[in-house]
Amino acid sequence: MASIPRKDLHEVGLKVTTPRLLILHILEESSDHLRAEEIHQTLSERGHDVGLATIYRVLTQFISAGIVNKHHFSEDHAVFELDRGGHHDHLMCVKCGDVKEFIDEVIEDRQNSIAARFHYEITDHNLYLYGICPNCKESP
Amino acid sequence: MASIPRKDLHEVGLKVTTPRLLILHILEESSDHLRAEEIHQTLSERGHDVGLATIYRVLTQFISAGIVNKHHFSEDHAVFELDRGGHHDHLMCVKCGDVKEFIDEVIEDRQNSIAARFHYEITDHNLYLYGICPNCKESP
DNA sequence: TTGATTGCAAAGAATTTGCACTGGG
DNA sequence: CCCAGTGCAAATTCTTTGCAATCAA
Repeated sequence: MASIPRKDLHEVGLKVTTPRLLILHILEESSDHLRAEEIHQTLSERGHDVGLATIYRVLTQFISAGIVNKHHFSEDHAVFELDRGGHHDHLMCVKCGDVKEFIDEVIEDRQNSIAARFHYEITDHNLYLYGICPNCKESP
Repeated sequence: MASIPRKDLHEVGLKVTTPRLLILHILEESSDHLRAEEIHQTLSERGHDVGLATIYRVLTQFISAGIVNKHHFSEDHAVFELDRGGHHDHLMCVKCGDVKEFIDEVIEDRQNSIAARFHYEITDHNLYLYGICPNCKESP
């Protein structure tokens, strides 16, 4: 489980620019799933005025390059996370927004056999579990 | 596998109005997952001009009443289906949009044990499998 | 140099909301 | 009769695009 060395921008075929480095850095230092707007705001607070449109464009490029993943936990906005190598699914608290990541081989296997049963070739999948975390159970 | 008797609007505490009956009827006769816009268009074609806003409002009420479910297969729009009783997950073709429904007890169980491991109380979950259906594999 | 990249503002698309009118019970 | 329900158009929210200016290689 060594931490995956950060692929740098050259490697993935992207010209190294300030906005790209800044956005990549924010993703690297955060363990959270960030919204485009949050990245924009964090950069602003640090005095880096990167246009929101650029953030969306760069994130899209990062996804194409395979270094970032996009999720839709909530239905009204997407969140982004650095792809640190391991696939995982998500369990999140509907009250406080806390997110846990997990991977379950049994589930992965079943998914494949279901796809096989329908003669589908799986390209991707999303498993989102929504619930109430232990903290929120106590303080409603 | 008897078809679940349609809950009528009275039962769920909604006043019986023409738009509601029309929308419910479209959902009942379709085995597909429909977009608000599709329902709107189908009604128009049949000479029933129900406002799109009304369709959204009514669908939201149906969801609250528990007779309709909403999904986000694609990231840019929601789809709706009548709740015919049985929970199920979805497998869909990224090329032609075909959707298969399935239920897997093993996966359901694993989900619960994962939630338990994190001391979460599950409220909901979504499992979407994306792939290429047998038809689309042949004709690319 | 020079095409790729940005910023800004305007455009889009799905969904929601404000408000006067209408219809079900 | 009377308020919930509806239609329409305007408003919202997230995201994308057009275009001139700017920057990395």
